[in-house]
Amino acid sequence: MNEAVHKQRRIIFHVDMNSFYASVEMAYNPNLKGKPLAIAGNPEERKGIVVTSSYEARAKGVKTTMNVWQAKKLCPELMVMRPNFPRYRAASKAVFKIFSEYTPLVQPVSIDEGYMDVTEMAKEVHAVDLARELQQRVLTELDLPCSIGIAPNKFLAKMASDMKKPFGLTILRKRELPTKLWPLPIGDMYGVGEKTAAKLNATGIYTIGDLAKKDVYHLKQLLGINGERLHNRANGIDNRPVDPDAIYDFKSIGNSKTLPHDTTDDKEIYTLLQELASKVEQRMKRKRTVGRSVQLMIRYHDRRTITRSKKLRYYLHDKKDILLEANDLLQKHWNLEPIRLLGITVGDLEEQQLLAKQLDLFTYENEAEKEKLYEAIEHLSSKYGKNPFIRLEDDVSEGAQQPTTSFQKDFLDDFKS
DNA sequence: TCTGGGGTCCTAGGACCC
DNA sequence: TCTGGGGTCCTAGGACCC
Repeated sequence: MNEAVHKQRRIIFHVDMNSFYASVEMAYNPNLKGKPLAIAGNPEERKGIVVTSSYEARAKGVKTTMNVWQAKKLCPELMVMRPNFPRYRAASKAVFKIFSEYTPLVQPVSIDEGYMDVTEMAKEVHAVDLARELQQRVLTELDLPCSIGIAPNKFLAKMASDMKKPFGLTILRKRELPTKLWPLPIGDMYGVGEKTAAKLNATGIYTIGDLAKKDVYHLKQLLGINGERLHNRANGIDNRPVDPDAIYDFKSIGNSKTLPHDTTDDKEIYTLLQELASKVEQRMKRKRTVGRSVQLMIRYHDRRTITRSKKLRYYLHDKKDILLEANDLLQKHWNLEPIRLLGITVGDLEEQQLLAKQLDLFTYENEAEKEKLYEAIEHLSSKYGKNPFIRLEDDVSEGAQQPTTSFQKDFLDDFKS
């Protein structure tokens, strides 16, 4: 009667690279192995916080988000390196390439972790043997350690991979929940942060088991829809599929930067804004995407943070436009107090590919014509309340040479005239 | 002389429409 | 002559994760 009843049990892996950035540095320079190492930003620029540290450093109490000077106090022999993101991205790519040799059902969730659905494969090979093989290959081929959690769903696999580190392999079966999962403090549960933990503690919930046994009604009252979700997860229920395409569905692209010192200087602020707009443009170009909303984030000297956004009538990707809209938000909303950080995020993204097809209809020969085109777009946007760059479902057919909708015909006529 | 930077999802109120 | 109930969009902010 119920599809879920007949659905076969899944076997999900969660792979977690152990202290990834530090491990990558050690793979590049084996002299670093066995030493307390921290990857951190530049303290001169007020970004001196630990992003990752090696297990040797952790043993001395060094933790992520700790200040470099705090970390050094705990561990004077600590070696500190700046992050090298291109290096980490390359290593990450290599890791996921190995996984994808086994199944296409690989979902990277961040640079250093991902899920695999190995249900099909596990009919031929024992899942544990497979996990060991993956672990061993990543170690011998890339010199990187990882932990793997094996479970019937994503949540349990994630919790399992956390249970043994580094180089751990943990199986978490449904029937083992009472002994392996439920005794853990509620704050250790994925999806429960500081605030939620405090709320739950206040109602007498201290362990994941306490949460699992609490009635859903009260949890919903306390945490909204999240209460129900957490209750399900604590009871081992999580139907989210492993989605290899999830990584391609960007919702937003943003860049932010903390200034070397708080400032009220217009010039300095505008320079940073330009820098951010340019970075956002670059990243949007690489992803071949355009966006329809712009958000400005201002963090003041006392760390109070505001975000202000606007939905646009047109799609943008150009540095010029991003800067224009962000600056507009800044002028409207900055209260003139000293600024610590600025951020620009472009949201409501669409693939440029589909939009480009229509842009091809409206080619221009020179800058003057381009200006005219943009004017026409602006004009028509207000006239029709929608944007010519918008994806028109009936126009994605191959080789559409002519405008196919009345809207596009109008647009073209207006432009020519 | 604390607390970076990249994201996602959810909530809540007001506007507006039917 | 006073006002239901549902839905969507927009904006701002909060919580969480790596």
